[in-house]
Amino acid sequence: MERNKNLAKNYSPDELEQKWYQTWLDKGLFNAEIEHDKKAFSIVIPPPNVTGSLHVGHAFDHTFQDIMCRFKRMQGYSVLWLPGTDHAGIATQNVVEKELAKQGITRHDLGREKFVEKVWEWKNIYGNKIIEQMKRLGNSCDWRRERFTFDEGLSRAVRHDFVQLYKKGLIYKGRYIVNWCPRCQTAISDLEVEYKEADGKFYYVKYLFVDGEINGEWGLTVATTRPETILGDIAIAVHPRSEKYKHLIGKKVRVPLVNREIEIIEDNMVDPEFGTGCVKITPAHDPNDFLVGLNHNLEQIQVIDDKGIMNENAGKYQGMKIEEAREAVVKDIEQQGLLIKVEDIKHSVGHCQRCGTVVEPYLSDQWFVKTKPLADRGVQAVKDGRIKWIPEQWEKTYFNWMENIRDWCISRQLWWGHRIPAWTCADCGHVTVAETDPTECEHCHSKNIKQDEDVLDTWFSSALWPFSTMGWPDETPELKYFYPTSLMVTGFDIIFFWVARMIMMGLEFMDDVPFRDVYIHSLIRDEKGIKMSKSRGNVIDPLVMIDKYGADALRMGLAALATQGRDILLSANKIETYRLFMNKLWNAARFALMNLDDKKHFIDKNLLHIQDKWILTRCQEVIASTTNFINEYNIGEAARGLYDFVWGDVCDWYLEMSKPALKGDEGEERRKTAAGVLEEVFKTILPLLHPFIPFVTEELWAAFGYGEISIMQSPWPVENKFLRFDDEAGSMRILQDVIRAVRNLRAEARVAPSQLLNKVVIRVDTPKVANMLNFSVDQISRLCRIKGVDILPHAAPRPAASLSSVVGNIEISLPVGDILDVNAEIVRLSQEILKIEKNVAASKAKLDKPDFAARAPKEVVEKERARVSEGEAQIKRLNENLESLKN
RNA sequence: GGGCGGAUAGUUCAGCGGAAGAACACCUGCCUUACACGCAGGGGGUCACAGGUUCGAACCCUGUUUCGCCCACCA
Repeated sequence: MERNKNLAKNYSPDELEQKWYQTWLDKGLFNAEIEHDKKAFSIVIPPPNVTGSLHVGHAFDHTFQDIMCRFKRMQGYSVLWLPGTDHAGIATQNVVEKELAKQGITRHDLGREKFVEKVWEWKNIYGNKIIEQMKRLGNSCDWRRERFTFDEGLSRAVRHDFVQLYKKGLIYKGRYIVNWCPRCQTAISDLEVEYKEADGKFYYVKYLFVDGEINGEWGLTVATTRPETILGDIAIAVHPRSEKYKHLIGKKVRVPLVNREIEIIEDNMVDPEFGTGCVKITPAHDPNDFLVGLNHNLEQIQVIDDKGIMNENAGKYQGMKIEEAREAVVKDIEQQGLLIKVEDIKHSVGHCQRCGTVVEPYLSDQWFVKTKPLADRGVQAVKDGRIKWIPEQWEKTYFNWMENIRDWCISRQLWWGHRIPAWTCADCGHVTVAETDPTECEHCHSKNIKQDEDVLDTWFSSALWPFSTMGWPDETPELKYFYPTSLMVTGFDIIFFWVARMIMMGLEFMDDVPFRDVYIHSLIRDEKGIKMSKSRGNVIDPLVMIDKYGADALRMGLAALATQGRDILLSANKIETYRLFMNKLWNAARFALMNLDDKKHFIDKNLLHIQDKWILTRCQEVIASTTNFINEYNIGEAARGLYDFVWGDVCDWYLEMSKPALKGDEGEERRKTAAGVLEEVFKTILPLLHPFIPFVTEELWAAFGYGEISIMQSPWPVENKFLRFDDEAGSMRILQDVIRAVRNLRAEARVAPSQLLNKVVIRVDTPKVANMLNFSVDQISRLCRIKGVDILPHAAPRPAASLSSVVGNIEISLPVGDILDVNAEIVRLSQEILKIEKNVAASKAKLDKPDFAARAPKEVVEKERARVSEGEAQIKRLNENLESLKN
């Protein structure tokens, strides 16, 4: 066995991370194989958009998944982590268009085919960049199976899916009001609209009655925020039971400016309390009005075109932008004396998620998915427990959306994406929808057919990701073995966009859920809690972090910060903490290696000292808790627990206490056994840490001489009850308390740390503890810098002129002669006495309450009693201390 | 208008029924042969407010205040 005893003094991640990743790849350790004697564990990665590079939110997401994958792999599962990227239709098209704009070119200059080629070029550059970033992070993905939502296989899946849904009547085409982005020149789905509060104006406009005065009124007043759409008004609606307007139903009014005569109709959609209680109906430019229009069979007059410009139906306003037209219309109405008043209001205005432009309700031919039947099954699957949400609270959000779901507009007037597989016949008008490109109309066999120009919403292909990536629609062995996937890890921002739709499509096409568990993590924000974005310049680039601190430090930091529920506020500072941890671990290992022989060490149980038994016990406890935490997806607790264990227990206590034995001060046999324990400790913590910090653990694993098999392939530690010594572990805690108390006494009494104290007297009342402390006298003197320690029975007299401190039933006394600043100590003691008196009084009051003794559990009452007696003893002792000092 | 989450040390956050924790920051000392990327010790909190349940509440319930997020057709 070769131990590497020449580790560098300081840990540096650079070369070792590169080296090990390449080794893992070369050995094919990430490859997922179908092994029927093993249980399968699978995750499909949420495919990042190929718009740019990964941000730290991805790093977090991926770290989580990688921890789960490495954990399960070590536990003996056959693990598939399937990587890939998303073509991200509108987003990618926009970034490429922006690039072109820098050269003064639009996509129209290039034409569809050339433009799509350009986007592919972009994809090849950035897609690869993203994959490289994932590798730097240490993602243990099976790269042989990398997929792209727009690759050949997935495109076939999309077509198959579309055709099946169409045949089932779940996809339809129709002329509806959709959200239209005048800048992107495409329809977008409801989810892609972001509403923001904005200042607006409420214009009260009078529509005159055609037949003159009615009940003393010459017209009725309608309130609108969008006066330019008056030009497309086709009716006025009032509530059917409105007292105020009932008598007007059926009467006619004249639309201002255009003088069209329109009817006053009744509709339940009108809220009689809002505005003036009546609504102008513009079916072509408002989604509500559109529905009212359908119910009443009204004409749809479009006055605004797809670029947000007034069209030929707008008369003299033709050619104006919406805002210009609004101003002009208001001015003209005012001139005609029909503008009653203008009010300032706040209302929410929809903006395009991708470019921020105000979206217009726009009437056009679009394709839709009828989502209701799909959503019903999706709801059921969660109610049945076939899918578990973690944290559970998201279930509610999911139900709420699914139960109120509206049809999904899936067509986009873009060039980058899956073209809709529908061909319209110029002769008979029939639409042929087919998986393979048809050559003729399936109805009249005319060759005069033309494919729909539109492409599909990018989420349409993402929805199939869990199975399309495994070869669907073919029945592949992968699907059989790895589907449903075990876990989906993603942020709450795409629950509707993606998670819900995967569930719907998975149930529809695979007749099974796409994943068993869905873990929704918090979003990473900057240190001020603001969402990171390029435009704000507050993004933390994972690559920069990795360059600076190493991938392991970044991963450990992200893992440790992971808590359910809250946003994660990240700063470089926080990652630095974990960079220090890497160095600590590194040096602890370096120390261990300096003390290990070049052969496996065995533990002689008869030679174990208290600290050895304690650390071995702690190892078993940490194995259990870490395993449980990861199983519950609580990687934050798992990471923090390991951090504390390694730094606090192993380094601060165990390594310090094992030094004499390792030096050989306690004899050769003791040395060997202490080395054995040390080896056992590292054999435990390195694998436990591996999912979190794969690189450094692999490097150290090799340095310890275990490199024949990768730490990735080493089994996940399991509790060994033969290495548990609960009794001694308890004693060790007492010993720690004693040592801390002595150190504390020294420091409080201003004894210089360099000063070697002559003697400390420890009085104990149980022989067992006395025995234990006697055994550890050398440790105590070494760790507290004292020449000698006397362990005496409690009955022995307290040394004269000494300060003392108490831990449980142990009293520790320090000769007063060594104290430097007597006055300071007197003040401190007086304050402490007051504090303890207060606590004792509180405990006594508690005990005096009759209910407490009667109802509280025995051990709680006992504890309270002990507090009182201990407190009283302490006060007595401190008073003695005071006296000692004053003399 | 509905729904969700947060309010704990100077800061960022754990804890979620039995006497308040960590990391940074701060103060006192230490280069003690793994680590100064470190060690030892310390100060610092009416756990937002008000009620209630309980022998006992940071934790459970009810309000209030406040910050943030999501959903919804406020014409």
